[in-house]
Amino acid sequence: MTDPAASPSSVSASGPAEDDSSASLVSFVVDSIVDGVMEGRYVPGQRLIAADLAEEYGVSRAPVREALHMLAGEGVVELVANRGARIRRLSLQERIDFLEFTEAICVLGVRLATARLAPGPSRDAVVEHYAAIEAAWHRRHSRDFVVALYNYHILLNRISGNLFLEFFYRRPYIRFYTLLLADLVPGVHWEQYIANYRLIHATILSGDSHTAVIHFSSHIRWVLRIMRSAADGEEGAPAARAVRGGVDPGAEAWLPGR
Amino acid sequence: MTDPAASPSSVSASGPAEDDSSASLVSFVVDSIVDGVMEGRYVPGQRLIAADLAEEYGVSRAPVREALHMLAGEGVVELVANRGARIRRLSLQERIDFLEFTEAICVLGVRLATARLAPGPSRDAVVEHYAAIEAAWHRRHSRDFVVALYNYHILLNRISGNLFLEFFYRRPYIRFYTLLLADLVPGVHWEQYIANYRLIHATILSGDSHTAVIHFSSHIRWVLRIMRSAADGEEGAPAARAVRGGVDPGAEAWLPGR
DNA sequence: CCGCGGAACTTTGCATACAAAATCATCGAA
DNA sequence: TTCGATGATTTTGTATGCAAAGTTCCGCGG
Repeated sequence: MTDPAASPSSVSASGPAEDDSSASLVSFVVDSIVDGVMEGRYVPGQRLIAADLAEEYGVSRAPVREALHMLAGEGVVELVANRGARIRRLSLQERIDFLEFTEAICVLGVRLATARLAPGPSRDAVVEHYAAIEAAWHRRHSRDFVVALYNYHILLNRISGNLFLEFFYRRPYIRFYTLLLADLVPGVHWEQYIANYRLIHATILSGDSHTAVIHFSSHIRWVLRIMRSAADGEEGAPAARAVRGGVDPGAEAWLPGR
Repeated sequence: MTDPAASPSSVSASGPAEDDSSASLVSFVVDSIVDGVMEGRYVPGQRLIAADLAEEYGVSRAPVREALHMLAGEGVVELVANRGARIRRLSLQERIDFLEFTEAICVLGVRLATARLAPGPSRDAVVEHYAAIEAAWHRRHSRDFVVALYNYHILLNRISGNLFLEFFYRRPYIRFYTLLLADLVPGVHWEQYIANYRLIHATILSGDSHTAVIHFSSHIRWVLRIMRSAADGEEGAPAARAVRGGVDPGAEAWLPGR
């Protein structure tokens, strides 16, 4: 509550390890990989070879392996015995289910935050973060828009006062999966999308937590309907644009590298 | 959906690595530590020394360190640079917030599962798992009762059909934190507790998802009220029985080992 | 043309070694 | 006694080595 929020930008692709030598190499590698995933340098399904990462980051394989295990525990990376690590890949259904899941989480955040929101720095931060969403809306096909939405909800979750809610929503795999959702919404009507959020935001500011929850819920369910119908259309096909990078050729199998 | 559920017991404290030599040592160590945590052999705040674990499990430090990092990514273990690993400790407030958080999750599971529940093996499994809760109720101060409740909800989450919900609810740290909740409920009226669950279960079987959610929600909020008033009573004191093991002396600080 | 060995190469998993950092124990001064 | 410094010991963090498992590639028979 003392620190309402960092400014509404979150990208932090820092350099090597030159400046901050206090943190361990493991966390440096973890951060680098997470950044790489968030920036799209690593795409779902991509194989991560310990020796290559070690060379790239100028460390030995030991901290790289530890970082990969940490990310595997996080759910960002998939680890198979004797076959190493890959960026975790979510099926179309899993992504839709993830949205349904986060609806439940964010509803809690919206409800608690709305009820607690008093005039003051927190409220200013909400306004500011919402402005960032509107600003990013013109670049709504870049990940800036998703990031702005994410930051808005992170702020609400923080304001909610539920420690676990914020802890959970900050985790790298949540950011990662949230980003993946962006690949699923080619069919949405964007004017409607931002109009929904405008309404949600206004209701949050009004302090009516019950109505805010209703608006937020119906927004998410609207998106879910669109996604589900799109998914039915594609059936088992690989998830739309997710194939772009040349990896992620669908299917559950652990296909050979490269 | 093909595999309704394993039988309603979940303890699996397996032996060394004698029999199954295909899985990696890392996963063996991870499983061993998780089992140890679930059995109470490792208590929150306890320091985990890599060399000791290595010797105990008959492996070198490398896989132990990787396992610790994986568990840190999971959220079961806390890792501090140059100071190693400890079993994660949740403050009283964090535990209460965790229950509020899981309410949101389980409400989703209850809603979806109830709506989908048709006569057949799934329904039989629900009945069976509920019977396990009733059976464990007589040992309601042991962890068997918590385990039975957990298994019941895991089953609902599986039946829900939401892939992410089940994935999430299976994670070790969820099991661990759920277990920690047991330390918080000395004030509950147990007759009421089981009566609530009896009602919830009956409503789930009836197929009325709306009412099932309402019953489940009010049950959790009832528990939350009790916990919050107990927490207000204790104020900043260490969490009731959690001190038992001689570790967890409250406070946020990273106190020296042993 | 396609599938099928099998050798050469790559990559993983684990063990060990060693320096840096933290912890602990001892001792002396306030 | 309590506090703080100081050296011994423990523990961590990282690098490196090597065997086993996996992957790739190439040539052969169908």
